[in-house]
Amino acid sequence: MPRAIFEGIYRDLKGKIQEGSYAYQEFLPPESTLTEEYGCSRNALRRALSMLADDAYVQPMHGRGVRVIWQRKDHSTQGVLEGVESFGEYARRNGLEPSTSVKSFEHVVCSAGLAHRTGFAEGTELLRVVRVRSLDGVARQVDHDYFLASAAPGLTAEVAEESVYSFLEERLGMRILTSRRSITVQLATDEDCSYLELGPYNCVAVVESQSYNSDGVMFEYTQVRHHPDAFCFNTVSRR
Amino acid sequence: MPRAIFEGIYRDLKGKIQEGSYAYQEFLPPESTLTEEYGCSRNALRRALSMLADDAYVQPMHGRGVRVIWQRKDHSTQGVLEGVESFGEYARRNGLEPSTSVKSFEHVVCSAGLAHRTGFAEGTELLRVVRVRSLDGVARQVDHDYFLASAAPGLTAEVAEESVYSFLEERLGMRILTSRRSITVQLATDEDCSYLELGPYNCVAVVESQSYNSDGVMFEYTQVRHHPDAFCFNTVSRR
DNA sequence: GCCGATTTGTCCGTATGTATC
DNA sequence: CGATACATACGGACAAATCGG
Repeated sequence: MPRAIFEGIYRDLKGKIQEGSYAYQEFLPPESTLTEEYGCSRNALRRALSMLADDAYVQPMHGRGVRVIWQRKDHSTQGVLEGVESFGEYARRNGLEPSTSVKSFEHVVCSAGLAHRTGFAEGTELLRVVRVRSLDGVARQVDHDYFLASAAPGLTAEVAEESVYSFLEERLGMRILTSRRSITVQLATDEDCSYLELGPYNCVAVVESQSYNSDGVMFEYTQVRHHPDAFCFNTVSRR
Repeated sequence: MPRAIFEGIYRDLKGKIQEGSYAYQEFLPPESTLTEEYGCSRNALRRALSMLADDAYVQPMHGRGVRVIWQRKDHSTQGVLEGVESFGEYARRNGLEPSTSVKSFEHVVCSAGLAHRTGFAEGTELLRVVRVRSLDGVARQVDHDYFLASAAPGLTAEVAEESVYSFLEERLGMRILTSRRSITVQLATDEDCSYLELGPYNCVAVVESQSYNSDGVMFEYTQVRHHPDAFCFNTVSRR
């Protein structure tokens, strides 16, 4: 486990905040003290603090100190999307049993309209996959995935039934590093209604995302249509 | 304008990418070249690059180079929420005429239920404001704001009719630095329907946010209920 | 109001590690 | 293997904001 120093400090401080060693609204010890405690350089420590600030765990104040702004029960942490996370990882984190049903699996060539929607270049060979994903047997979302065919050799419907991400990462050694997302609300289509038990809702939450692998190549465009009851997206903004 | 070196480089590079000096999928010059061009240290340059990576403008690749992954017409930039942005800033950026109608303005004391929902401490004095916000005369969203009364002295219904943020920032010298958000989809309430012309939709996009000022004090909890047609939230994830 | 101590913010130069070519 | 390029880490310096006497 080759872990960077700043990452170790980051995790340690994060844990201490979560367990209450540093309480909500309290100030962390000054940088000078922490660098001594961790026996590291100021740069390494400051990088860890900066990551905690990105997570909205702390807020540094010029000339004053670093205040903890994380609080437990920050709304329940269940049923929440975070960062770049696959469906399976999400299920595991919430203690639910995931299952997937592949509804469609085909090769397509990227049309002009599709190019505009997805960001793939026109004429590119793509793999189109439609899947319904359930947790504990209840259908929660419909995935419409487009994979760059050249980047996913050996991807089959059987694989898609399991986890595409673990296939890409473990089999092909690909890493997903960056993902651009947009969230909208749309009227449910007949297809949505046939797959999801929408109950009183006539809308779904739609997350479109473009994902880039470690080569800086966009290899996936996904539109995920979520059941409103099974959708909560958390994020932090700073300026 | 006291601007940090890394920020100047960040803006310069960002502009060059947007105007096409560095094209999509192209590699930036290596760090060594860029530090020479900008006459700065490697640290300053790397910080700028790191910010561009956070914006999904570039993707650094170990041992290879830094590739541009931003592309123009990354879906239209209209009608899009970004970062910590007020309604007025958003309207101006999209060339629309904002207007606001205050529906309610009252002092309340934070109850146990409200404390759990908002994250304010029970018993805190709050200012509750309900506003309907329109663009070019069309109602787009209903805001339910709770402000920490002690942090917003002099806030009146008349001020709320204009911009609360510019009041807080310009009058009180407060800065909003960090904001935690969650996005969900909920059934429209009778109130939603009475304010927004929802048409075929029976749902709204709900953005809840907790905002912290420069003192690290949570001074605002907001629940904004958006018309589905007027809602698009963009974000970037990395891991 | 001033001054000095404390604390965070920015910046630099350098060294070493590691992945890619 | 060597050259290139990004990643991590250290130590030192000065600036800027805050606070207390």
